[in-house]
Amino acid sequence: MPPKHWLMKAEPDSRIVKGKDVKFSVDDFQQVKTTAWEGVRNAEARNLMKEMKMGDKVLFYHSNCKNPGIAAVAEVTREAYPDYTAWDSSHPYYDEKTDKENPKWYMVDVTFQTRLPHFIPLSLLKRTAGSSTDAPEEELEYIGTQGVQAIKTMALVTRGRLSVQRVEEKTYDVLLEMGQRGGWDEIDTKKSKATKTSKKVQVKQAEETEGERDNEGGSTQKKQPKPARGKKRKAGEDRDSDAETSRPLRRSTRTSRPSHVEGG
DNA sequence: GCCAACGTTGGC
DNA sequence: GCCAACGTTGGC
Repeated sequence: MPPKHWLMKAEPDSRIVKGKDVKFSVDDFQQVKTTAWEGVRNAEARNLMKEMKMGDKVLFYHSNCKNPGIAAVAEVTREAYPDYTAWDSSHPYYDEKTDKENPKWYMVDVTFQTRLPHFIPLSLLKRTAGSSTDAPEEELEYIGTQGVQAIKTMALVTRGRLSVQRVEEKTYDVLLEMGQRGGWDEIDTKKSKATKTSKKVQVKQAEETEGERDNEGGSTQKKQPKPARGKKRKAGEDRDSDAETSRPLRRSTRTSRPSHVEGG
């Protein structure tokens, strides 16, 4: 079966939970390469992780930050297994109601693949999804009406709080193309539109600066990995039993879920 | 199993 | 920092 597609959220900005920073930005991810997506404490998000298979594609999203959006592409490299952080009382995502004999929370390992040359801001997706027609804005002409329709169905815009979401293949393809081609002026996704210079110039400018701005999500630092809430994150220190994967501290839970909930 | 109170997510 | 949306808890 063909790979499925997903979107997973991490927090690129520092946030201390139980004394540990749960930050995990795209820079952190790129550095550690593979991370266990721990800390998801929402049943629906967990159930989705249990459906993930090796090789499935993952869009890495920056949440709870100044410029939320899609920053990179990753791949599932280990299928669901118990999230040990749930029973580690010192961990930010400890869940006293769980135990090893009967794991409640699961995680997958995800491996960084590539950054999107053009960070895709949530503001752009929302603006596109909010359009009353299916005609893309000029800068996004290349996605066509189908592209607009695909974006309109995204869980990211229809139900913001889910930290792990399924992404339709068509939507995934559209997002990858956007990440590849860009064409929008970042500035105008957040503020009013900048004067537009010829489109070519704009594109060019975007390309020139985008490298730096893409990180805006907040990842300016590059050292420790921590995930955002709800996302994943973790820190590699805690354990090395698994040695092959370094883990940042990821996850948080916010997006994922409160610490002990399960819903879903 | 309903639902009100409460807590969290996460954009702005 | 605010607060809307929405998920969870827990009484009944």
